[in-house]
Amino acid sequence: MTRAPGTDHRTLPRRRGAALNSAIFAAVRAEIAESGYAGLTMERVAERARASKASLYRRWPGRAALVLDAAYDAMPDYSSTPDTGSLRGDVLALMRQIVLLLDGVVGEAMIGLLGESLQNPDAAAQIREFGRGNMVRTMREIVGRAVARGECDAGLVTERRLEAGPALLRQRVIFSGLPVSDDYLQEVVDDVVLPLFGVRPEVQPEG
Amino acid sequence: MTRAPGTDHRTLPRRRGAALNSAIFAAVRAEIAESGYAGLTMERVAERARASKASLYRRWPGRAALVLDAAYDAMPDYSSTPDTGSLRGDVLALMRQIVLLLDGVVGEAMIGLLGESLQNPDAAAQIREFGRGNMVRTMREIVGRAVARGECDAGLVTERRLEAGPALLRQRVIFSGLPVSDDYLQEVVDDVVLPLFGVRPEVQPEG
DNA sequence: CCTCATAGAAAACGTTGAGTTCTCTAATGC
DNA sequence: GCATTAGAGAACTCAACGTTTTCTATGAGG
Repeated sequence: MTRAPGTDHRTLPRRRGAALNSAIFAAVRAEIAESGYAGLTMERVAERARASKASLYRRWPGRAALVLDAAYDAMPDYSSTPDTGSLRGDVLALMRQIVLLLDGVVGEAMIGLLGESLQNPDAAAQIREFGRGNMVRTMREIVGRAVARGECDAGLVTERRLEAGPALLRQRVIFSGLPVSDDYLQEVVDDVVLPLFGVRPEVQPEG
Repeated sequence: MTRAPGTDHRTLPRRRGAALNSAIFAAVRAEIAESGYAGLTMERVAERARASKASLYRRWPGRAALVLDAAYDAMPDYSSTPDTGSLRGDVLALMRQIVLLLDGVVGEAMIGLLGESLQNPDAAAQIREFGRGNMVRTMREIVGRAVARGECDAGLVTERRLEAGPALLRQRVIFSGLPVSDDYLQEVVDDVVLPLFGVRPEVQPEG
């Protein structure tokens, strides 16, 4: 805030390139954690990162692109799908991973960006790639394993069925805004996902 | 724009109450049709409606509330569920109704508002009510009729199953941003909705 | 080690739109 | 007819965007 008197800012050490990038990303995430996506401004990011707005705009055309990169930067690799040995266990594990991700700063950023893309069709294309497909792709692997195990019939696997679970989860997050309970996930799996793939929801000792 | 010289604006006729409201709503919809939700500003709405910003702010606290009311004002009553005699026909009819709605100005407004609610959790609650539940409520009626006809078993009707079709449709609209094809709707119905309610998708001559 | 092009920090600026406040007056209720 | 309410238009403040300018640290080439 108040700088020591006599210090000329232009004589301070300066970061460049990757180091500066990281500092900016960290500032973005801190701002989101503190004020949410709506409260994030370029000016405050710059101030927090002790960077100049000019530096921000040299790198990114606007807020959405900046947040997008900052989110990618902090994105864990959730394409790792634990093989629990049953379709039920696998789907639950995947959904829990995603709920966990959405419950943090990255999730807040993703949801804010989705909002952005809904209001501004221009910026939409790039944003929508983010986080799409991933979940369905993983579902495809998981169900593929179930087919290989003989747990379900290959003829039942269609694009819409693979999307059903993810769609219910996303809808819950988007429309309720509340954290998703584990009960909800189990209902989705037992009432929808397993029936769609012809798997009887045999009672299991928690996946 | 340029008014006839000599006309004093304060001597023009004035609208009040409902008449003014309608004019404002019409202006909101015209602006959305012209510039989309993102391009809508209070100033242009006021100008277009030949109203003052003060009048807008006396009625609504902000842009979101205004658009919300304008959308409600133009909202058709899609709770009327045509009874086509089959679950497949009923669900398809409902989905087609909704796709049609979303493809117009009201849809644009709804999507923009959803975007708003994702960025600004404060304004979210009221906005999220809008358009939620309606579709699931109608699904409940439709499936109820199918149960009454003996077309499907009452034991299969759960909340998550009722939500599955709507969730897939919403996800499509939200994440692709493109108009939803009728083929997609049929896939949703035949691959997901009917199987979930234990109805065999007997080939039908178009619902 | 010196020189120079690059890129960064800070600050100032122009612009836009939000939301408020003011004045004057038409509409409306009594 | 008279008083009250509410609207039109304009001026205003404020916040944030995005740009431009000035000065200088950084890092590369010679």
